[in-house]
Amino acid sequence: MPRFFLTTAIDYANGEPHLGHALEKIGADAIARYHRQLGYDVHFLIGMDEHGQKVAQTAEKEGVPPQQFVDGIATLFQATWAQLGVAYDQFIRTTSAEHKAAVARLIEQIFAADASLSEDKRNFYERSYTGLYCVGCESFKQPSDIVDGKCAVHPTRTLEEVTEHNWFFRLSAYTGRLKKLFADNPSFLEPESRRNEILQLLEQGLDDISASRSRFDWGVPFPRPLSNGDTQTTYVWFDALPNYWTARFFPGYADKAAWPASLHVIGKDITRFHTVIWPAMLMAAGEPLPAQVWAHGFISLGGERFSKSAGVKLQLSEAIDRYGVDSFRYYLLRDVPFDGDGNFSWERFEEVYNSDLANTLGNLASRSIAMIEKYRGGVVPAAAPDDELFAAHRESLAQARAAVDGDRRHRPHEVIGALMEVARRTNEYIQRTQPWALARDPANAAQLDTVLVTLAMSLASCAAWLVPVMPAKMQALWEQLGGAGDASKMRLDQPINVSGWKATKGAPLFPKPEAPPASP
RNA sequence: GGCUGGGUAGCUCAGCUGGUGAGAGCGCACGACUCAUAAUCGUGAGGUCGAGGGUUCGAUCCCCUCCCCAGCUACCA
Repeated sequence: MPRFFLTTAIDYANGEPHLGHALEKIGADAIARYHRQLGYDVHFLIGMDEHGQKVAQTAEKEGVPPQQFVDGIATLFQATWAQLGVAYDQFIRTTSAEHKAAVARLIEQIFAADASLSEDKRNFYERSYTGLYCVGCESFKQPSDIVDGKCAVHPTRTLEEVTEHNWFFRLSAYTGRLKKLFADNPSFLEPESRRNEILQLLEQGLDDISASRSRFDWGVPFPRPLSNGDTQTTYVWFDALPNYWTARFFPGYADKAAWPASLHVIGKDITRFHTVIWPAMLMAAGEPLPAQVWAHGFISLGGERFSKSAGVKLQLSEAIDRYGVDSFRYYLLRDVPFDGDGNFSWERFEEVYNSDLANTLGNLASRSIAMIEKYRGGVVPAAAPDDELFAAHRESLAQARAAVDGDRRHRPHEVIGALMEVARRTNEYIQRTQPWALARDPANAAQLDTVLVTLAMSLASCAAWLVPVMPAKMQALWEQLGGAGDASKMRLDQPINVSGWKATKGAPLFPKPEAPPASP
């Protein structure tokens, strides 16, 4: 069984989970579920990035020790993932003892490789960095952040020239190897638009990056002291990024999280870290690279860019309560292309819910099962389905398959699009064959059998193919059709035989609300 | 400023290396049907394919200029 080890970015433990976090995790969750149903041995890793100066500061503001603070945030995130049906296999936290030990191990591995290199080639070296430091921000400022010689955020303060002595990582030495990586393996970074940006960056050449910091201590102690004897704190690159690699050092995960990963799902804002710094680190350590990095887009809210400064205007719980978790998952996955950006609005949510879920799919299930009950006592006839319709269905399902692990892979929105085609085509088929008319004359029994089995099979396909998107709702559909066991256990690359199933019409899958909820 | 990708029906978008009448879904209007969650099915509306030039027998798709939008332009993560 082929392995599929996918990861998401670990979320920074500096605030509550919001819509942006949800989009990434739900998308990755769907990708994981689709691969499980195509026979992959899936390991799905997510987690939290819990170190760093900001976390320490926020904890201090709240008046609690940093560990206690991040424990609370982690609980909050995990509760959210449970609520959203994000079925991860492993949840990693960078404050775990196992992670911290493994980070030190990775760094030592690079030092070990350095031992055989001449001094000017070594990956890690000490260097003094001089920059303009804003006391107000407690951080160094880049030229782009400086207005009239002052920090843009604290224009009344004077920037201080501060020198810091750190461990540095010789990222610049990897420019050529990274260019070769992108040239030899174009699918290493997708979608293509993101790859272009990184290629441009590589053309400019890379600067070395700092690997340790002296100004905060909430993190992993850098395993080797500086020549002056000081021990510094491992900087974010070498603490957060390695989580994908350190996951296998947790008890019970040695095989499941075996390196390398198949896919890193990340947001487009951190593409550079995952496709330049991270591969270079792995090269330095002599480790294999992940097979692929996928940089998804962002979701805006009411046309505005989602950001902390604008405030979390949408409570995830509110979005879930309106139409249920499954509908929320469907809306996000269907309306935000995973290779681009999207926008959240209640108007749009309602449109999609009514049109796709209630009218097209929900009503198709409702009318089909009602007819199977009415005309055949609920038993799906043992007949062959309509050839022509299924030839068309097979084309749609081939497109869906391609959007999972073919040339359109990692695009759940295209899987959904293909399945809605199946549902629409089936509604059209009902209109064309008019089973209610066939039922009036017993001479048409065979023809009616064909129609009814065709409907049941079409719906079974919808259930099996959409259960990764809507786990509970599609299981309910599966059960109404009379399917045994879990729809999520069905292989997507194998036909479903529905003959003899006992269908029972239950409550509407996607009821329309009495009155449309008011829009903000 | 530089680089990249875009600007196609009210909305969201398809349109491969240029060629019969420019498409889909949603929304809208009208019609049909009754199995169904007043759902479904059919038909239609006729959009200067961002603006202006150019190449060509012929361009939404090629070239030039301009306008507008988004992203990237590295140590907050």
